[in-house]
Amino acid sequence: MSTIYEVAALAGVSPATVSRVFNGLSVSSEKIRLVRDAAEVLKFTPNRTARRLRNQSSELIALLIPDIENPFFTALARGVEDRAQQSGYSVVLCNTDDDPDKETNYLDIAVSENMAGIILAPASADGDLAHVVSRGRPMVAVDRSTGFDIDAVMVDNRAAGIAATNALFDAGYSRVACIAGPVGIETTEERSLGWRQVVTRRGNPAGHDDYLQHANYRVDGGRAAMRTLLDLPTPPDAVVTTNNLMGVGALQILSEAGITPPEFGVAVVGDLPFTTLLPDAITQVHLPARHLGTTAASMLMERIAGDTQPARTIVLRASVTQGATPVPTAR
Amino acid sequence: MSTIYEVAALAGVSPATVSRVFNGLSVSSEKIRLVRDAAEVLKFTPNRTARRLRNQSSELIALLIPDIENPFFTALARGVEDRAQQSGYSVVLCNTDDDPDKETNYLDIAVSENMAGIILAPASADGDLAHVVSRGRPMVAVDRSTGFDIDAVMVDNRAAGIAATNALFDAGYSRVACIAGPVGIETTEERSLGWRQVVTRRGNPAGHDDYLQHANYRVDGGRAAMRTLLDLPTPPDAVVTTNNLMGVGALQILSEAGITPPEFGVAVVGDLPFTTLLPDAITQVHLPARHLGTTAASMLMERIAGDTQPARTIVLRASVTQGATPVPTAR
DNA sequence: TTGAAAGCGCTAACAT
DNA sequence: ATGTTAGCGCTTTCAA
Repeated sequence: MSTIYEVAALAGVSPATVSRVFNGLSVSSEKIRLVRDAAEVLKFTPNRTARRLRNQSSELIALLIPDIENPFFTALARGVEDRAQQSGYSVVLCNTDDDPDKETNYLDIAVSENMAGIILAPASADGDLAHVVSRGRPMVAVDRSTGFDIDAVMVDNRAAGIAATNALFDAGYSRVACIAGPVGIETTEERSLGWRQVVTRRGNPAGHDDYLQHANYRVDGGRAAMRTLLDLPTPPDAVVTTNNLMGVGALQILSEAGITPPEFGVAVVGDLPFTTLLPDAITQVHLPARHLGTTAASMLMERIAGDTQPARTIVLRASVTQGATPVPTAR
Repeated sequence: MSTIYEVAALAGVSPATVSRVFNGLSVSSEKIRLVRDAAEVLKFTPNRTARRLRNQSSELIALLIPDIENPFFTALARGVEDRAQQSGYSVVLCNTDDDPDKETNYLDIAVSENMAGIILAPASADGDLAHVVSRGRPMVAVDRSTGFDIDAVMVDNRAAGIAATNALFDAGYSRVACIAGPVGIETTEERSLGWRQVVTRRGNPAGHDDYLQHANYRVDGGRAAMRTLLDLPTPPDAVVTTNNLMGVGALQILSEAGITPPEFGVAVVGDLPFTTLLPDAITQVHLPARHLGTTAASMLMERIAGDTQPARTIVLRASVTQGATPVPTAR
């Protein structure tokens, strides 16, 4: 672990010159060679920690996501990475596990590590961002919004919920349930609000509040909720799930019960990951996960570059709705 | 962005005392209160960069994985995280994208950022680890081995390939192909070697070198390879894929061709992620992804704690083979 | 163009 | 128990 001093000594120049060489400042080509050779011999790599302490910033951006095992977030991460690398920034990923404490911990780290910026997919609405914001670190929220006045990029969740639900009614289903995520999570609330809006207008039978199920955001949550729905006195004949993983869970339960769409209607907000056998009756409302990432990264890059315009929110449409949803046959 | 000096001034103590308070060293409760209050007022958080420059180390460990979109690696990451958090370490994830250059870049970062340790799922066999190793940073390899004398934790890939192939023959298939990953990647080589070993013994028809297909490690690779296999003059009646994602691709192509296992035998080394409709005829050789992660993290923690025993390699068995593979019916 | 020197914020001797 | 101070490795004025 050699330092610029050792390189300087070996090259017969001053530490400042070594620093200049490594930062591309003007140095006589004579000494450049000397320094490079010496650095080569000593296997010198500049110590980023020291550089950072000096510069108060690094070429690292932190990306905090709530669930690293959810393909939606990994796709988003890829987007962030692609964009960041273009600008010479490296991305470190932190998994907050939907836990506000872990989130706060990683935010602290990102700030006190002097990272160049932060992209945050917030675990909860009430994370402690004041801290970060007050320090003036560039930050952009993605997927879910925060109570703070910062840049954000999101999808039109309401519209996504509406599209999913409409697709089901259009296909001829009449008792459309909804498997939503945990209460209080914005994305889920909005999507299920979309569902409710359509259902109110197009008419589920009255008195079926139990058609709205809350579950955890993962596969097992979807499974539990779907089981509950099937056990209802008057089960629904179709379901909207407000994210991809719960969609997987719901489909698993249906499959285990010997029910295959379009016998039962299924629409999922999000993309079903790694599908092998997929009834083409399933509706998917594709979310632009990767695009969310690139957009957020672009915004962050602008801020890092010094852009000081007021905070913006960009809303991406969950535009692409796919899924040949034929009129149910076997009912 | 306040410093210990400001806190010290406000609290009427010395910077050293502030430092001591924040590091839990003995300080009179009187001054502890003073310092805490001052820190509160100033919203002081210790600057990790400075601390690190001073300590030459941090409580951060870097995990480098080749494909963040592959559930195998995200499961592994979860394992690492769980174990690391237990010891008070935070994990930052870096996606090398199977690109040696990116890998080297992130390794450089990890080292020059003075991270406490590194867990590396190597992109290629010939990454430039000399650098890291020579600096004496604790490092453990996971999933694939390196040419270097460092700790490693892996699965018994040969055995996994053998188990998958045997399962297919046992079920009554007789022309068993193999979709392997890129040439030169250890895990894939080993697994396909396992396949070859069984096939040689239990007897594919002679002259079918084309039953071994190399593909990229992802879904589209599996798709392409499966298509090629089906187009062969004498197509196989079963296939082993050497990872999870290629398995997904193969199943997609079969499904699109209207072929459903067990009409055609499929065994995948790895776990099919997020399956919705899964013919129970499929054999899966489950890889202990998460366990790989926890084990690697444990080893790393030991090294960080100062353990200096010679490098160890731990081999985990891909023990659990699942999959009721009935004798094919419709042939 | 080059060097000397200060200082980024913190911790750990050392001294009191 | 507490304060003083040197220094981690780097960059960047300021002079020369």
